[in-house]
Amino acid sequence: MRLSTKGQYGLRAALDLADRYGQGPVPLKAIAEREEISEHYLEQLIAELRKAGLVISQRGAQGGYILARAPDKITVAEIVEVLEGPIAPVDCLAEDNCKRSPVCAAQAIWKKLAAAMNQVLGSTTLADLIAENKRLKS
Amino acid sequence: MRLSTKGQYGLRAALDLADRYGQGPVPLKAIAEREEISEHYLEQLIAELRKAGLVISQRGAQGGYILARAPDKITVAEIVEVLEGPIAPVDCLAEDNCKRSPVCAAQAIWKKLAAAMNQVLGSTTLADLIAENKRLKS
DNA sequence: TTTAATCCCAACTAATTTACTCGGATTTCG
DNA sequence: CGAAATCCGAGTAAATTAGTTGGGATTAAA
Repeated sequence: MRLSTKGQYGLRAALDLADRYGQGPVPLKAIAEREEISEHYLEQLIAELRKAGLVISQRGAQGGYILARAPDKITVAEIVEVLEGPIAPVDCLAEDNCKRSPVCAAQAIWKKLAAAMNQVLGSTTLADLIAENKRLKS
Repeated sequence: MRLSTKGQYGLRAALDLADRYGQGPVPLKAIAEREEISEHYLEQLIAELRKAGLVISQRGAQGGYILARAPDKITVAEIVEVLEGPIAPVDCLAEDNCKRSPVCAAQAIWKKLAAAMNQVLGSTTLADLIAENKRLKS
């Protein structure tokens, strides 16, 4: 019941960008160093975020990455879903083709769990986390 | 962000036992057939539940498995934790040794998520799910 | 007391996923 | 032009998943 490092690293990278939103493009190398993540690996993850329209890239010298929207307009759920797929504890909810569904007493709890997870992740923005972190450190 | 089949199968087996609580031992073969799960694989899972004290076994002919407590005294969280480990979306919460912890803005959301997941799974018993399923089918 | 039903246990394995690495091509600023 | 960046596809070692295989031990019932 764990997120893979893709989701974890991806969120940290997004938060790194959120922290620097409005200050021009942030090069991958800088993110990788601050977050202590393999640069090449992070490149693949951020590419997925770019393809999903959550970050924008600027190629060439002085280039880097920028969040596609303001940090208060991007939820954690969006980041996680791009990198980990739908936020659902079991496949049979996402797939919706489980033939045991009508007799499966377990299904109800997975639905409840999925709803709770989506509520938490969908109602928290990158800006929320940056603000909370700043508050804690002060 | 998915449970493995261990957690899913394990919960289904536990629910199968819950449905027959008070009717004597239920043989593994019967559970495996009803739930369409490999008998030998399920055997390994239920062995973990037994070692954790959640089910009791009766060996020999006419033997089988019985829930160690009444279905309304066993939560889904207990079953899942035995088979999948602590209910936490990232390791750094369970391990409590992440050196980035003081600067990690991501940590807050994982804590919130873990709390929500534990709340949902910890407040639902096997009896709750059996009852809800019966209600839906009627 | 035999026999059949059951659980118990350990080892093995194929497929998939994870978490990367490697090597280069392309773009853009100064 | 040259350095700083992103872009892209392929390769890979280790771990995990989801089982399978094969036998041994226990017990109720005939």
